[in-house]
Amino acid sequence: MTQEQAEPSRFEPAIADLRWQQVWDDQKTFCANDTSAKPRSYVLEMFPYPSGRIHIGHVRNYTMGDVLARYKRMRGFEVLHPMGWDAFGMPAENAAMERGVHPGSWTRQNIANMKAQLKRLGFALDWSRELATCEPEYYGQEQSLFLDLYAAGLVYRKESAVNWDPVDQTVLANEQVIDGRGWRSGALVEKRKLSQWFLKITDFAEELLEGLSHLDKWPEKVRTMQENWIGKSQGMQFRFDLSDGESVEVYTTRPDTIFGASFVAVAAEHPVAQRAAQGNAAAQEFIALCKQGGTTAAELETAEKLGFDTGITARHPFTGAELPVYIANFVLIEYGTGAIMAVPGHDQRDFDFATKYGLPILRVVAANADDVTKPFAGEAEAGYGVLVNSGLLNGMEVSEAKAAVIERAETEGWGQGKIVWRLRDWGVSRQRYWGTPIPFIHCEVCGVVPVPKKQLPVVLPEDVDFATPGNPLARHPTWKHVDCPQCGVPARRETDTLDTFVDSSWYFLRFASQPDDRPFDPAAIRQWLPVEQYIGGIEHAILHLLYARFWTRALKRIGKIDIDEPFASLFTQGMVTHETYTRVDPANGQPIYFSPGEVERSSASAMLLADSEPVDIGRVIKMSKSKKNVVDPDEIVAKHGADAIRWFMLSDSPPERDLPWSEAGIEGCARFVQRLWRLFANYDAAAVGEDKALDRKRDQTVHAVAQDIEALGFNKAVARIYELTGAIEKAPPSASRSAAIRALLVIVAPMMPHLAEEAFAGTEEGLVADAPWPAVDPALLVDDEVTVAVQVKGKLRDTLTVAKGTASADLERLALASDKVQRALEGAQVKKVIVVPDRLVNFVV
RNA sequence: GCCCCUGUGGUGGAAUGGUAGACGCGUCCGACUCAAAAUCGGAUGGAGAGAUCCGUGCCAGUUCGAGUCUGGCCAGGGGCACCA
Repeated sequence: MTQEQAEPSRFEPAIADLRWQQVWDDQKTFCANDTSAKPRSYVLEMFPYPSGRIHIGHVRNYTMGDVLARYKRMRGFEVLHPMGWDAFGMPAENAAMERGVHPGSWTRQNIANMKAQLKRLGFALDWSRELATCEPEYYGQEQSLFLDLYAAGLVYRKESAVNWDPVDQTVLANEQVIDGRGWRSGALVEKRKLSQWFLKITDFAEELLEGLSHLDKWPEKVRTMQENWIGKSQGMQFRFDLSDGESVEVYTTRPDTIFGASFVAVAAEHPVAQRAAQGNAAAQEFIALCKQGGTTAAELETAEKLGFDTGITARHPFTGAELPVYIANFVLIEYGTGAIMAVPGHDQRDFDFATKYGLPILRVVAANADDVTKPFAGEAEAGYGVLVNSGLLNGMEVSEAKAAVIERAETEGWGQGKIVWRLRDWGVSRQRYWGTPIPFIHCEVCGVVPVPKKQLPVVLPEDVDFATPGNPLARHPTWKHVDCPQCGVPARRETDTLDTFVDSSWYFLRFASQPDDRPFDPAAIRQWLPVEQYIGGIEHAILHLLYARFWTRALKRIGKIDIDEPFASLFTQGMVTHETYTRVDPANGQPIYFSPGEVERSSASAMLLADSEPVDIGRVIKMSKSKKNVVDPDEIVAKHGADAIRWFMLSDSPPERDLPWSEAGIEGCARFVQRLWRLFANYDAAAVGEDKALDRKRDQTVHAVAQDIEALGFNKAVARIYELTGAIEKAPPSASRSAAIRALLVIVAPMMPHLAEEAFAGTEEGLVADAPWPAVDPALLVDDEVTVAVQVKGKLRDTLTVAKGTASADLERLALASDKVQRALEGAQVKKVIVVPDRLVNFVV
């Protein structure tokens, strides 16, 4: 560099970012072409709820998807990478109640703000397909699909118990009930029976479960969680005849242990219990006690097994023994038949109960057939073995005995094999305003009547009042009053709205195709779906991801689409975390939290800017407003530019793990942006000379970064880019060096698109976003020299640098010649030599 | 209670059963500068003057060779849960 040369320029993100974002917009660079002949790739991140601000977690999520989408474009795919808004939900109504703004205007303002934030980050999104679930163009089509599912028998109404807040006059989700009280009103929540709309997800239990085994590009963890949630259990349902002349059906997964049954237990809500309680004050008291019991994990942990002997007995189907029938607090009315046969020897709960009430504990399964009288070691034995003390079952294996009992029960007509699911049908009714109106009309003459499709969408009224509690739709003076579409008499609209999870169960279809007159065009769905890569948070492992799978299968069953699964590959990214800064409040001993902006952090300590006194540095935890450990993406972008924050999101931590945010880290990223800028300025198209080692490094990096991006191993791709950068900086000018700079610029483009465009524009025509991924020479991917480890007894003693492919015998000879090896051998006799060509030589003595 | 994941320097993390700690951050030393910032060069697991020795949560095992595979513990995180 000569003295006359100008100061090296800085990359100015404040200017360059906006310039290139404008160019991409103007040229519609990232608009997906439905008629393209290229192979398709649909990259999708879970769409956000428009809370008002983009969170740093969103930035991480969308950056990952963006790198993949941009990379796929460079690889010659027609990429669909859309964005929209999961825009219905409670927070909008809360804002309406607290601040008097309309949920619609609040939501739309939030969308505008967040869209601007996303644009500022330079995401390669097809904004022409933007959708918001709160707009009639979207939810009207959802109503249409809901009617189709109704026509197919997959939607029904039934009475169901719900959490009812008597003050706010609304149904609450389970998550909104805290210690038995409404989270807003603080009122004691009541169980109320209401007519609710349900979707028949249980019809799909078997295929939703079976389908998991084909989702080999989904995290094991998510598949397991869904499997547990669906909860298939195989067993037998059978009948006990009772001493009062009635009978009771029980369900068991261990019919093999039937000879070990020493009592029968029913739930407090079970008809047998109700019968026993008639005119029996003690029984009534016990039932009331059972209903009081909480259902939190902690309460269940400590809850004692309690029972009430009804005096009724049940006749054992094999032995004819009369077993006592108890009302028991540990039997659930919702599962199975709400009644069980209790086998204390082989079920821990039954064991605890039998111990407390002095009931027989019988052994019917043992490790081997001789252990007939082996005592129990203070707990039930739930494991497998051989049947004993079980009449005709003696000597059978558990599985064999299960089959034998079921066969006998079916032959004799007192029971049958049965599969029971944990999965319940999906209740979708919400007594809320800000959701999709359920398109039905209640007519006194005709009953429940679907809204005719040509009257869709059923649009939410704008003039609603949030001043008083309850559902504004139900209170609205005119909205619900309509004539019955069938008979014409005055009737009433359904005033419940759909659970917002319905909105997110099919949005990925609407992105692929959004005609005005139908939910989607099946031909377009066929082209784009399934989503090739779906990325989002693990918190949706069950609800959203299960519902979306269900809708896809339901829509297939009614002939709307022809795919089974919506998301071919799923990736769940980790959270962004940050340390916390606290001081103990002397008044009450509670911690006071400070935000990163209020604190000056040095390498070992932190102090509060306000008083220059130290603060405690706490654990690195998920960013949350209450802990004040949040950083605002806008501030970061304003200070360091979009590329720096994108780079940070990709660096260091593997994407599935938590990413600790640090001020030093983002500054390092900003420095690297400038370092690349200076390096790109070195590009000299006229340079001559070959640098074989750098050519190798270049192609190896291009190849490895491609593989890393495809595997979403962004942290590894980042590390390789650092390595190549270092190698180029150290290399003297040559044609190879210029070629390497050019390749580096192109492969970094998906991650730092603004910097890359700015540098690319200085040397070439067109956009780097449209440039193809650099080709590699396969011959350059393999090194011609390798370093071979030399070990003695498995311990490293020396290394050899040899030509790749050096013969084993030569390697052995070279290794043996090493001083270090000779010293380590100390003249001992070599018994064996392990030679792995191009890798190592190991002398075993 | 059951199921799953994770455990590697000061720190985030690399490592098809084959040279543990790539790469980043931080720290230290140096260059440039009147000075600072920026930038550049070097060092950086521990012990030792060195040769070397010890090191991937702990204990065993398999193997010529284990961060990686197997068994058993410990710790942290997550999911499910009186599911019969």
